[in-house]
Amino acid sequence: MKVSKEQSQANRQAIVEAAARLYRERGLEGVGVAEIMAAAGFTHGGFYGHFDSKEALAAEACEHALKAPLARLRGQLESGEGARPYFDRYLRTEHRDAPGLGCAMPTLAVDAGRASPAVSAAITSGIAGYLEAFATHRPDGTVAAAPDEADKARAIMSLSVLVGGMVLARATGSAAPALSDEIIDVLKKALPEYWDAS
Amino acid sequence: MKVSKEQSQANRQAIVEAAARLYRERGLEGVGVAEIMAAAGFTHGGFYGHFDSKEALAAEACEHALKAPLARLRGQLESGEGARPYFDRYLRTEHRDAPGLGCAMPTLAVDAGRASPAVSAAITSGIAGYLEAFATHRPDGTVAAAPDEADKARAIMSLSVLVGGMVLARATGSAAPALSDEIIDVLKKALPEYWDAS
DNA sequence: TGTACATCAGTGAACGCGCGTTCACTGATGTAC
DNA sequence: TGTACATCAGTGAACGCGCGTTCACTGATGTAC
Repeated sequence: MKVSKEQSQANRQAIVEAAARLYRERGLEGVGVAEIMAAAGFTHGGFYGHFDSKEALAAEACEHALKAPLARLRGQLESGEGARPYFDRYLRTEHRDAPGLGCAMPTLAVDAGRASPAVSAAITSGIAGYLEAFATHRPDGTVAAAPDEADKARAIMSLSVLVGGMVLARATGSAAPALSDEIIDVLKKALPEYWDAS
Repeated sequence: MKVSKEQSQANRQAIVEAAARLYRERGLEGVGVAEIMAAAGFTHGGFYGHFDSKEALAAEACEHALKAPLARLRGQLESGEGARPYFDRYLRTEHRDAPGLGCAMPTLAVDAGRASPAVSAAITSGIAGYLEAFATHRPDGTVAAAPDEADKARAIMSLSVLVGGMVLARATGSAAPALSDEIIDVLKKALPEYWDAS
């Protein structure tokens, strides 16, 4: 059952994308190779034709899960829309309820400290990218090539709120849905206010 | 090798405490029953004399890991010291580097959404407790029996910053230690400023 | 262009291994007399 | 109070099971002539 080279590359990409989704839903340790392959439409045996190990896929999947959303944020900031539309899209119950399609940081950042150096580096690079994007684009719309202390503080505070808020909203989602909704709603108002005031 | 009833109760407590430490270090899925028992000084076979299942211990360990620190925060707030000493103690590199002895939320909150209802309930209850403690004790030292919108927003923002900041600092700790230190240092200044201003 | 053959992407059974859990056993504790 | 016995906390071997990984095999692809 050989397939064409282009098809094989597309299959490989499908595996990475399935892994990126499942890892965001259940964490790096909560998903097995067989399940990832099945989600991509294959049997588990072919896995090692594409990747050296589960760790190698994990690193690539983390990179994939962080890269595209970061590029979107950058594009949005550079087009002058500012950070507020990003905050609004982030702090939604739909985002909370679909971790597989959303930001990788609230699920994968906790795994980063315990994972392989390659995984850790991929996630760290994503975090650094987000901080840099927020720090260089001020609330007034100007671009700070060299962010000052206040720019950095604003960026770190805001990213912490996004990630921490999503972690808390997801943690309370099943046992206290009203509290979870409140966390999302309150931050949706309070974070932009902080962003503009700082 | 029977032991006295008091000793058995103490042994049980030692297992809960070892589990609470290991779970905070490596997450609920990263630690096995045998390792917890060994850390408490026992062999794995005796585990089921104390607990119905691994899940049952996990719920108790999560409760244990969240209860004592929350009680300390409450005591501190009620004695009139305010939240700032708590922020200062939280936002330290020592706390980042010793997750087993620190706050459970940055490690266990992510697991809460995927764990059993009992675990989820324990963690949710801890989060609700922290939010309530912060919301009822205003920056000016007064106590708000019925927190208003601003009180709730301040509490949710601040807990999100603590949890999110610690998650980001730990995630970047090994691959970008300078960035990790910067996250801690910046938040140590910026969070109290936000707290007092809001 | 057509044919014969080598390549190799994907299959599915099989492998060690570690996990959560069970269980017969041990021997100190606690109790009945 | 002292003794004989029942209890039961902890031990360590054993159990299924699922995991990451390997491998012989299949058959469509791609290539040599």
